Amino acid sequence: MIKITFPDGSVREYAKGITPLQIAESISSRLAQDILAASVNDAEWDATRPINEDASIKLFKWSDTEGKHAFWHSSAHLLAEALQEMYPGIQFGIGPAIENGFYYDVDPGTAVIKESDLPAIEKKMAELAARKAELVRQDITKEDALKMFGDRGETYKCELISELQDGTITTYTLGSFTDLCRGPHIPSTAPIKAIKLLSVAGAYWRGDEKRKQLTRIYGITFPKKKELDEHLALLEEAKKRDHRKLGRELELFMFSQTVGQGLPLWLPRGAALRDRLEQFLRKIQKRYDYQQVITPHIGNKQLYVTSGHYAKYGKDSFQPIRTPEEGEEYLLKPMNCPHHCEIYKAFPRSYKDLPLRFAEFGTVYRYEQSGELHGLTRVRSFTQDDAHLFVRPDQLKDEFLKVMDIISIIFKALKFDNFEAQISLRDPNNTEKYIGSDENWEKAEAAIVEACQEKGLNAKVEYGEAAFYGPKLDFMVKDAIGRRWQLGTIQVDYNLPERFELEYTGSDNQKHRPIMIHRAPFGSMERFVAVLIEHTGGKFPLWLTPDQVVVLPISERFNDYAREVAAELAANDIRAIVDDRNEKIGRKIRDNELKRIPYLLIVGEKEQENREVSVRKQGEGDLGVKKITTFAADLVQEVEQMVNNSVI
RNA sequence: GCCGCAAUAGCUCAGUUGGUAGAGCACUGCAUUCGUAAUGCAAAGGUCGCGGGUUCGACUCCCGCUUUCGGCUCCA
Repeated sequence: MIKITFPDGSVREYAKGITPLQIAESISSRLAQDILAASVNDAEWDATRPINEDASIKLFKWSDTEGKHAFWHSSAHLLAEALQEMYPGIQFGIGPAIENGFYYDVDPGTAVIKESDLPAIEKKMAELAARKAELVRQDITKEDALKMFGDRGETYKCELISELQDGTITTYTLGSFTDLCRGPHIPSTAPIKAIKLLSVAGAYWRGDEKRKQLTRIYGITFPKKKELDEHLALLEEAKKRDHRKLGRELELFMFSQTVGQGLPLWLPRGAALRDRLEQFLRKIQKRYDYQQVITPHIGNKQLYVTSGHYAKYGKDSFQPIRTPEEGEEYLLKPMNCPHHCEIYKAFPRSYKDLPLRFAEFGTVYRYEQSGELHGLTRVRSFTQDDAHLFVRPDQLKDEFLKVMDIISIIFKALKFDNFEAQISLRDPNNTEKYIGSDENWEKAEAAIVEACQEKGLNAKVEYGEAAFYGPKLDFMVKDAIGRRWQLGTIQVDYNLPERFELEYTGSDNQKHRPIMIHRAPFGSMERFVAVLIEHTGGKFPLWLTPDQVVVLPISERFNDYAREVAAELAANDIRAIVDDRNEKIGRKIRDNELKRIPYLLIVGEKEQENREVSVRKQGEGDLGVKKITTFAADLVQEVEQMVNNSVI
């Protein structure tokens, strides 16, 4: 007998060799039906795999992440089985479960799998799933595995096997398809009832662009058709919040083929919104003793040779601008830091001057790969809400904490609650690719980790993700369909102060090297606005939105009064427009609701007589009548409250 | 940059084995002067992304390019 401990701490005895599924049956047959996978002593475990020693177990259902994971992983095998039947000779790479669904990377040889082929593959999968075949686990020696996959000509699998430790290799067989796999899997394909293959894409083998590009097929499956339908409906809803679509509809920004790829043009409404975001940050930065600077959009090539960026990125950037002068070359600036370093250098600096904080909304130009461009989130010209802080080593942590405060103020003000924080540190096994002394790196990394702890920030630590010049803390926010984008960033830099030979005179009257912190709470104005659009669905906070109020005259007879109202609101710094089209009031309401204007003021005979407006709030309907002056005062107060609550 | 999809009026999209294009909305004009999510009528609007080829004839088939979209790689 063996002792099985359950998550609630209770212990029961079972015969040796019992499976999690049998344990579930011993509790209730209903539970047994729902079990997809398990963990045994925190190791992932098939529901049908025997347990031979005392263990603590967890049982996973569809409602558990681990359950979904096994379900989708098995679905990937089902996809592979279908592909194997439909495309003889197809080779398989890897096929894992992902956050929402699964994919399989395959090499179909000379065949091409297109999006239009997906329905047929789905059909085949459904057919195979209906056989309710079991997924059978088997231990296999390295030698046998190499022979088995080698005989089938599976070069990708053989490459994977050759890197595995003998004795740890397992395969799973589903119908006619046997795959190298660690598991765990669901007991059989029986619960896979709803299947949708979403897209095909290219993906380099092992993520290496120098190796062959395989065909990646993305899909998702569910135990119930209803859940699939709901998932697809959710994706449809998300598409409506796509910033590229809303950017056009709300007249915020555009692109022009003639201007060039990835070069956004901000329309009046978008520019106004962006400007308000900038003013908002300027105000905060002023409180934190930042000083605004302004630097040109180009810089002498030598500047970037000094910074080291030319050597690293020169070839893949916009190429130098030549002048009539022989040998003279300028680069569009890909970042603002070198310019700010020169400002630092312009005067002798004392330890009493530090920290120095130079801020600039600096537009930079980077030649991003064409395939990587994406709406406003990945562009070739963008404006960083940049600042460079020059600090003494003893000020590093404190200054880091202050930057975190600024980011926190902004995220709170714009209700970005679901951000993820990531600390990027050196790859401990490959320290030579980083610049700077071990001692400095260790200090800086420790400072970031401690700062996060002090702030109670739950940050994920990623090794090997640091920039070559220093560790960093990034804030990531998801877009409408779950893609992660880096917004705020704080980076410690020992490299540039070194390269630019920045100095300050210490209290000991000796020269010392300052540490530099790069930081951008928004990240870039472009990306931030993009994510903001997707988060709000275009319903921006009242203080930020382009048009706060639209006045809707009932008929043309009241156009003059409507304009008077708008003028009075404008006198109170309220952004109001008039919809004086010759349309019925119902039509005007509909159109302006769709434009997401927060307040609609309807004016007709009654309102004109009493100097009133009939107030309607976006999405909430009629709020009744108010005096113009009252409405204006209320709105001004609403905006002030928003700003005061967030900027303290 | 790579793999795959795509590109038709300002926008969203039809266009059925190749016979030189159509709708709704928007825009414009006229009528209407209206009370809380779409008033009616009319007119106008397209080098079917660009370039080449096949063909008597190409929006449609083929090739190249540009751009977009889904991914991959990259992201100072």
